[in-house]
Formats: sequence, C-alpha cells, structure tokens
Amino acid sequence: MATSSVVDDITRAAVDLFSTQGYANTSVQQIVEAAGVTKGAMYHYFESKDDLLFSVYERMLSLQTEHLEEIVGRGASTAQTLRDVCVDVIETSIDFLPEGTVFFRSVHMLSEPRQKEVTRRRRQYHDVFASLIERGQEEGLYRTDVPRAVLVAHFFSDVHYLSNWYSPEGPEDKVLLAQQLTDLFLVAIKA
Amino acid sequence: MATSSVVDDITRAAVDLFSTQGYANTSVQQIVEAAGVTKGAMYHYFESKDDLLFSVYERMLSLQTEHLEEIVGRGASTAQTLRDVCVDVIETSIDFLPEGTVFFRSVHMLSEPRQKEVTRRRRQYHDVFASLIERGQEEGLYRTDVPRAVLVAHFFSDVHYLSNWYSPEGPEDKVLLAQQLTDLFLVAIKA
DNA sequence: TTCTCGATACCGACTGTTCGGTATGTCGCC
DNA sequence: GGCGACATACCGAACAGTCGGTATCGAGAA
Repeated sequence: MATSSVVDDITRAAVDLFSTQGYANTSVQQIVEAAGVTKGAMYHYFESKDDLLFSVYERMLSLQTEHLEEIVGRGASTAQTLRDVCVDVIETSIDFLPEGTVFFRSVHMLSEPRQKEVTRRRRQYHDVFASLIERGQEEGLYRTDVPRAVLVAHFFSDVHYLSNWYSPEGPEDKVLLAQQLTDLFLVAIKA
Repeated sequence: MATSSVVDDITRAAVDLFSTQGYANTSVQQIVEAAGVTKGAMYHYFESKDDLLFSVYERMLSLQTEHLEEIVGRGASTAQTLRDVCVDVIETSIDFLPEGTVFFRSVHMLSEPRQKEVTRRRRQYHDVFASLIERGQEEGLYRTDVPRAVLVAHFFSDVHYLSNWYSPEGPEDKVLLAQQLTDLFLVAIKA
C-alpha cells in the first residue's frame, strides 16, 4: 500500500520534530512540510495533532508490552527473567530514543482520556515488573527492607533518564550499557 | 518590600500552573489571574514568559549548588560526603517537587541562550558529583568496571524521576526515601 | 470494451481564536 | 514634579483545524 508510506512519513517527521523542538513548538505545517505531504493528507489519516502524538506512544507501548509478554512467557527462572526484562527495556528504549524523548516530555500535553490510556498501559507494564520482583523476594533473592514501589521506580528511573543523557554517537555501547545498568540495579536489590 | 510579595505570588502561581498544565498550555493571563495581579505587573518584573520559567530554574539551581558547596566544604570523608550529597539532593528535590516537574518537562522550551545557561549550571553540579566518585574510586571505595558517566547518570536518574512518581501524600516518607534511594545507589557502586 | 458511479486519497486557501507582548495611562509617594 | 509600580485596552502573528474542491481507481452495468 502506498498509504502506509504516507502515514510512516508523517509519523517519522513528527517524532523527529517533536523530539528536537518539543510538541508545542512544532506546528502541523512544519510536520507536513518535513514529511513532504500536505495538511489535507495528514488530517485524512490523523484526527488531530493530539492523535499524532498518541500514535507515537501507541507504537512504543505496544512493542514493549509485546516483548515483556514474550520474555515472561519463556518461563525461565525469576532471576533470569528479571534480568532479561531489564536488558530488553533498556535496549528498546535506546532503539526508540527520540520516541522516549517525546514521550517523557509531552505526555502531559495529551487530552485527558488519552493520557489516562497511556498511564493505564504503563501501569500494566509496571505491575508485571513489580510482580516479578515480588516473586524474587519470596524466593529470597531480593531485599525486602525497601518498599517494592521504590525498587520499581528505581529501575524505571534509569530507563526514563536515558533520553536525557545517552547519545548513540557517544562512547557507550547500547548492549554494554544495558548490561551495566541492569547490573547496577540487580546488585542494589540483592538480598 | 511589598514588591517581593508580588514577585513571589507570580512565581508561585506560575510554578503551580506550569507543573499541572505544562508551560505551553498555560497562558500569561492565567498566571496573573491566579496570582491576583495584572499583566502589567508581571511584565514590570519579568521580561517575558520565558524569563518567568527561567527564574524558576534559577532558584532551584542556586539552592542546590549552595547546598553542594556547603556539604563538600565540611571536609568529611569521601564516603560520608557523597552520602550527604545524595541524601540532600533527593530531599531538596522532594521539597521542590513541582519545580522539578516543570524543570524536566519544560527546559527545552527555554530560549537557546537560557537553555545553555541551565545546562552549564547543571553540568557544574554533575562535575563536582563525578569528581567525588572519582576520588572514591581512587580510594578503592567504588567500582571502576562501569564508566563514571554511567554511574553519575544512574544516580541522577532517580532524582529526575522523582517528580514522575513520588507523591508527598503517599506512603513514602521524604527522609526515609532519600536514605533508601541513596543506599540503593551506594550499594550498587561499591567496589 | 466502455461508461458511470461511488469511494478513497488527497490538496491548499481560508478562518476563528488564542496569546505573548506593548503602548498609554493613572496613582501615590518621595 | 517626576519616578516607580502597577492597570488596561489593544495589536499582530501564529496556528489548529476546516471545507470545498480534484484526481485516481475499482466494480459493475450496458
């Protein structure tokens, strides 16, 4: 289909501009010009500028949830599963660094219902993560002197912060970094 | 001075609105109405909306830099100094939670020069922090198998992320949380 | 094969409104 | 009488979204 190309072009341009200029500072006109299409085309495929932003999140959230389910589904040990989940979410966050930038900067610009939806989806992810830690705690693997919510937040803070300092052109390698951050986390929560 | 009250009222209203609605979604009109003053008053004390945002950062950055210098100036051991710095920055970040929200969400909305200035100031802080870790590494206290930049980012990610999940009304106590997060960090970087 | 018709995929000038910023004025105080 | 501290009406630009159009195409009737 030729349509998918148009949609992709628009999405790509939007992510690019949103991540460098911010959502509010980017006009629809800029996006369509960068994508090489017209406003009419954009409003044919997207309901609103808001909708465009949401679609960026949609894609990321779906992908990460998918990965999570796949990894948990493997049925490995708790320790191995948690490690794999950590590494994966860090790696995919690096793969989608611009999306992450947009995400953390501009979720609050979404309309109420959409913001709720995003929050709901993220919480689902966090809940699975938290239950993994809980299982590990029951197995005596992880410390219990710090509230689980703090442990979870402690991990996701790294993921969140990536878009604020990591540069693919920098010295850090993606795979290595994912292992290092995961290791820092796992060492910290060890019983 | 009565003026300081007006300035404070405006700043308070701005932080409040910026943190709940975002910078771009908050009009100058809303701010002055919430502060109980007029546009004229605001533009008498602030150059622009941008200036208003910057002043919020100014205050936070100055305070944290001040604290940092005081703590380092005490001349305690490296381990103790680092611990104190960590606890302090977490605690003050909690004290200035709305400011933090605004900060991390809207720095990119600042004008180029001001953004540069903010980045410069933050880097200064990070550099002092990094040199503390370096000193600790030389003393054999902290691990050296992970790049220092990663260790630094790992810590500041927690500080950064606070405004995304912590609620003063929630079950976590400020002082306790600061200790817990600091502990997680220090355990992770131990040699 | 040709012609029609509906539908999908766009096009781009236009509009209503919002909002940052300003110009001009007023009022009290030194 | 002039200066600092505001008040208020107003301006002009930017911008999201609209709307009346056109082009292309596939299916079915003739």
